[in-house]
Amino acid sequence: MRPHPAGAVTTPARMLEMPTWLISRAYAHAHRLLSDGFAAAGSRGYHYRLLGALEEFGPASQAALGRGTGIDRSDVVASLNELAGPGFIERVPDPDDRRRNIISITPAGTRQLRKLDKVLAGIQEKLLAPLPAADRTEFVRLLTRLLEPDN
Amino acid sequence: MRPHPAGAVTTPARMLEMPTWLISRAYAHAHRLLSDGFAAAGSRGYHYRLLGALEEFGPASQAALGRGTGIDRSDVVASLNELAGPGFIERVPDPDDRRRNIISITPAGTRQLRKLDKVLAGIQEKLLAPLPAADRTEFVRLLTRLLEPDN
DNA sequence: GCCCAACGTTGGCGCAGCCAACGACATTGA
DNA sequence: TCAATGTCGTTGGCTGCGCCAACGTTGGGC
Repeated sequence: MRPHPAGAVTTPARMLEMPTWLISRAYAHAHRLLSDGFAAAGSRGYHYRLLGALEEFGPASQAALGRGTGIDRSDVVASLNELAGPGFIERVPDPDDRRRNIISITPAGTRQLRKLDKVLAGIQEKLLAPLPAADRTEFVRLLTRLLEPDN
Repeated sequence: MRPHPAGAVTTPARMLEMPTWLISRAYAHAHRLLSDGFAAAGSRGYHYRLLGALEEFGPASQAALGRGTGIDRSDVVASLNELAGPGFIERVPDPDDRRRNIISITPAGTRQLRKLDKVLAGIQEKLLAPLPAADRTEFVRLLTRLLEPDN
């Protein structure tokens, strides 16, 4: 193979130390692990967030779920539809407020959540593998601090 | 306003300390800053990556650019089209290999790149604001290390 | 009773990442 | 030499995640 026109092209040096770049690479890496793992379990990120919120806080309206998980109302609708298909959640109209649905997690949903929890735990491990144990806590601390202002 | 069905819903606790979650939040935060800043300058992430690679490595084929920047060949095509519109890059067929185009950055492209560089510098500042100076280097170090295995 | 706000839902957009397929061309190996 | 293999640019399509606008329905404040 002949050399490329002007030699090899690699990641531009101007980016290699930029936090935004590093974060976006780290995200890409994590997201790949995540979506592979979730896909293998037949779910995706939104599903996990919603099931997690439902288990932790009990039945809630779609709007409350959206606010709590940071998922847009319209995306909550779609995701809950997907979760309702396999019977992971139940949608019941709120008799006290006919605008609302009350969403609850089903036993099957809880089982799915457990499954996803396991997948996720494995992924944290894989992701942090390059960091010695001491650095991992520090890493989490720094990230948490970075995000503190916007809660 | 009446209370929600089962009290307030917030981010599920199971996520709050998961690296994958923190990284995805950090990315969301950074991405918002980035795409706002880039949009104000009439560009987006792919444009910056491509212009940066072109300036650093000189003229290159589209395939080489794609490999170097991690952008898919098909997306390189579209992005270069967008960059060619305002005249930020030039596309010339390679006389030595008629499969290839040779892409070069134009003076206007270099000016645009400078503009984006400035935007970006400001964003790093904004992003790292919550971290004391000492922590910033550590943060970059940890992220770099985390990504080392996959280069 | 009016007006405004919240609710669920539909439909649409953007960015980033990826994959499959195509015709054109180049390189390799029998 | 010529067929196979592989690369290049390009088209078109898909997913995840994050948004926004609009609509009809319903509830609460005045």
